[in-house]
Amino acid sequence: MPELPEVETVCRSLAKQLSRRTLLAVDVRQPRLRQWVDEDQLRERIGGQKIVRLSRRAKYLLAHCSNRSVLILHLGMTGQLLVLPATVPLDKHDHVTFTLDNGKQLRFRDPRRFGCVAAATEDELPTHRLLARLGVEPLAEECTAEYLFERSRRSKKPVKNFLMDQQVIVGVGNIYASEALFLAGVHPLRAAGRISLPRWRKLTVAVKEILQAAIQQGGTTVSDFRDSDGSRGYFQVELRVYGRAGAACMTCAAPIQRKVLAGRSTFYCPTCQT
DNA sequence: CGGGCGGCCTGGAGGC
DNA sequence: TGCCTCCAGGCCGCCC
Repeated sequence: MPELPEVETVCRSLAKQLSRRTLLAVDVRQPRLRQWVDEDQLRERIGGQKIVRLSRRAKYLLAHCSNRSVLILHLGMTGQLLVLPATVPLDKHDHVTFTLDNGKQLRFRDPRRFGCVAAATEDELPTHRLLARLGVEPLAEECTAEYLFERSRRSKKPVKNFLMDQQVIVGVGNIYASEALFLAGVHPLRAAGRISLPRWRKLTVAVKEILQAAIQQGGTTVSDFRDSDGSRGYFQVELRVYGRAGAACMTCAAPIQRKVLAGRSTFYCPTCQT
């Protein structure tokens, strides 16, 4: 559920709360996340370190520390990063806690445990197993229609799955893939390799626009997204097709269709999208 | 090797 | 009310 706009929203609010804070203590209460949380390594690398900067790469949040170590965080499906007074009782899904030097705690809360928490050094980042194979950032200049056109030429997979392939383009998840395809008028089942350059131009613009708009509004609240202060996003009012199976298309009034693609619900208008 | 799919995991919804 | 099943989906690994 947290796609690029949600992660970007969390990143911006965490930047305000964590910049120049020191991580006094690390406590792993449940190491069994998507990948085993190595408590010793976390303590060794980031324990006692000051956070100097936060950044985002794909759906990963990166907290850069003064000793050139980096805390890597991923929200998975249901992950939340909360900054709370240390006196607030722990939730049963608070799996990792970081005690700050201002009486607060950064808490990684994740009921479904699809997220991950790891540590690396700045030098390791480009080749780190979690980050090495990621594709282009959709909002970067290098993400062009020409790039997607070239990358897709031999692909027979549905364009919706292609858009969600993190090795091609990052940050586009199930919700925004459906939304971008609707905006561009492209049918989700169309083979990626059979989309012309002009249509890739439309689609590239649509992807960038939908992500920008969602960031501007603080992320969507479909499912259980929360900002670091616990607030919800407000993007849900803007969703044109996602979750609207059977409802009237906002453009042509035809009923929105739902189809499962690669195990994921996909929503589209059968007449507006070709 | 591209691509599809199951498994991970829990909570909430809906059926009976 | 309570039990059951289904669904949500990012990512990895397995398999064809």
